[in-house]
Amino acid sequence: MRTTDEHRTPVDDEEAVAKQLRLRGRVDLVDSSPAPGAPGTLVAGVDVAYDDVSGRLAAAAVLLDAADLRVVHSATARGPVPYPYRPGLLAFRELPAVLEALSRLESRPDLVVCDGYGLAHPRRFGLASHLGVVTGLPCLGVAKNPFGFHHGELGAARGARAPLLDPETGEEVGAALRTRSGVKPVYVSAGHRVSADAACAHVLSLAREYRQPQTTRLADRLCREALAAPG
DNA sequence: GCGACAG
DNA sequence: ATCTTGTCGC
Repeated sequence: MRTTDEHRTPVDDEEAVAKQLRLRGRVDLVDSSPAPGAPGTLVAGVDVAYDDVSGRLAAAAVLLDAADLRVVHSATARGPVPYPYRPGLLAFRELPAVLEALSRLESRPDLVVCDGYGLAHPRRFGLASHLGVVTGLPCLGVAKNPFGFHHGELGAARGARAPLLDPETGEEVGAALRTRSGVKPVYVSAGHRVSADAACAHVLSLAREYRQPQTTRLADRLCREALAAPG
């Protein structure tokens, strides 16, 4: 059926790329995300851990109050690794379990923070964009490496940023953002319903004492625990 | 052919 | 992603 087809894991890279090209038309780049740090706003962090030996993975979704960064609720999901790792196709590997974990949360988040890219992607449709389109939720991406993208020097102070550029086209796809003074920046990009500026503001609000947003740190810890847990 | 491109 | 202690420095 049509719906089953939409959510089926692609059989090969060609089909995966075609699916990205089809879905990317649904990305909303107009910001409708909540005000960063607003009390009562629920921000979800999602992450996935892998066990290459068993071929299984675990996803975690952690729900935080945006004002105090305290955990409101969390959920996990486990399953077989559905797709091999290919640069540019990460979403097909992580999305099924992430969606399952998100669906197990007691409340629908107002914003989702992903590990990886959104607009900063070869086809401008990274994990954060894909998750946003599928769920309809405001979504942004935070990555630890710039990979193929380039950026100029940025100041050493927390909050400093520089445009992240596609070296092929010169297109601005996100920002290198310093979340801790003197520490390597993180690489932020818009996913869905979140602008680049808002994405940076959200990340700064979520990363107050560590380089990574608290959403990412907690989700990372939880999915590792879920992967290691028996059963 | 080589380098390399989230996790 | 993951294998992984101690060590340097604020």
